[in-house]
Amino acid sequence: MDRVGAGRAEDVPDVEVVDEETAARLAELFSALSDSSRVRILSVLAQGEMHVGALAHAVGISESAVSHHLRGLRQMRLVRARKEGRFVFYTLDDDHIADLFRCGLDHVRHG
Amino acid sequence: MDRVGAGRAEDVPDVEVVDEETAARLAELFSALSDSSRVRILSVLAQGEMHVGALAHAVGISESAVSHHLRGLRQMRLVRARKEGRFVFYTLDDDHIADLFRCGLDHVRHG
DNA sequence: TTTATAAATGAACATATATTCATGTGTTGG
DNA sequence: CCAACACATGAATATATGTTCATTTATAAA
Repeated sequence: MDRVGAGRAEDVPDVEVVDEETAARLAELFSALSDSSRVRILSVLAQGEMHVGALAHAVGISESAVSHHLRGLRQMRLVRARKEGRFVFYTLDDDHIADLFRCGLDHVRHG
Repeated sequence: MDRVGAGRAEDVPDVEVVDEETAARLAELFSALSDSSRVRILSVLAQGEMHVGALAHAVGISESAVSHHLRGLRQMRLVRARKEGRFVFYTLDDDHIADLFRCGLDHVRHG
């Protein structure tokens, strides 16, 4: 956290702000969850691994679109790929992701 | 949740997917947290209420930019405004927001 | 009433992002 | 080997989004 002083007046208190880099990484993380197709992809993967074609069918978008999304999710280490024959199965990279997902879901449903 | 059957083969299992509307609202919620300026604004507000000018100074962007961001955050009911004289103080709308924030922060720091 | 300050708003621009389409790569089965 | 399939990738396009600048409204002070 950065300590940001005002240097102006007492009505502007010093406050802890997450530093730019952390903020950027947090924003990136949330950004990965900021698309309804990706939300749906992750909601499916929260139940277990699934290959790309099946994901496309479950979510209702093209395999190409799914593949593009998975690329981003892979780079953010939110999902992991496992190759089996000509299929590629995807899983949530760790349970923490599902937690974050559920946390948001709670807020949307109640709250 | 919608139940999506394959109608194609046994390698495409039926799976629960969050419905489009819920997915869209979840995506919107995460979208509100998908910008580093907004992340920093919320990280400040997690410590208590603050007026727009002070937020601008703490986060390091213009008051106009802050105001635009707050507009969005208000509409999503993530923050609440309280007018006092010519100042407008903002607060996180409920503690749930801070939880979600912390949840992401954990994932960024460890994970 | 004037002047200055705090914030909100709208327009404009620049950048980011999601989807589609075409194509490429690797794998399986005939 | 060849054809079909599963997936990845790149280019292109359409749309969304963040910031800046100019303007407007509201409040306080002089």
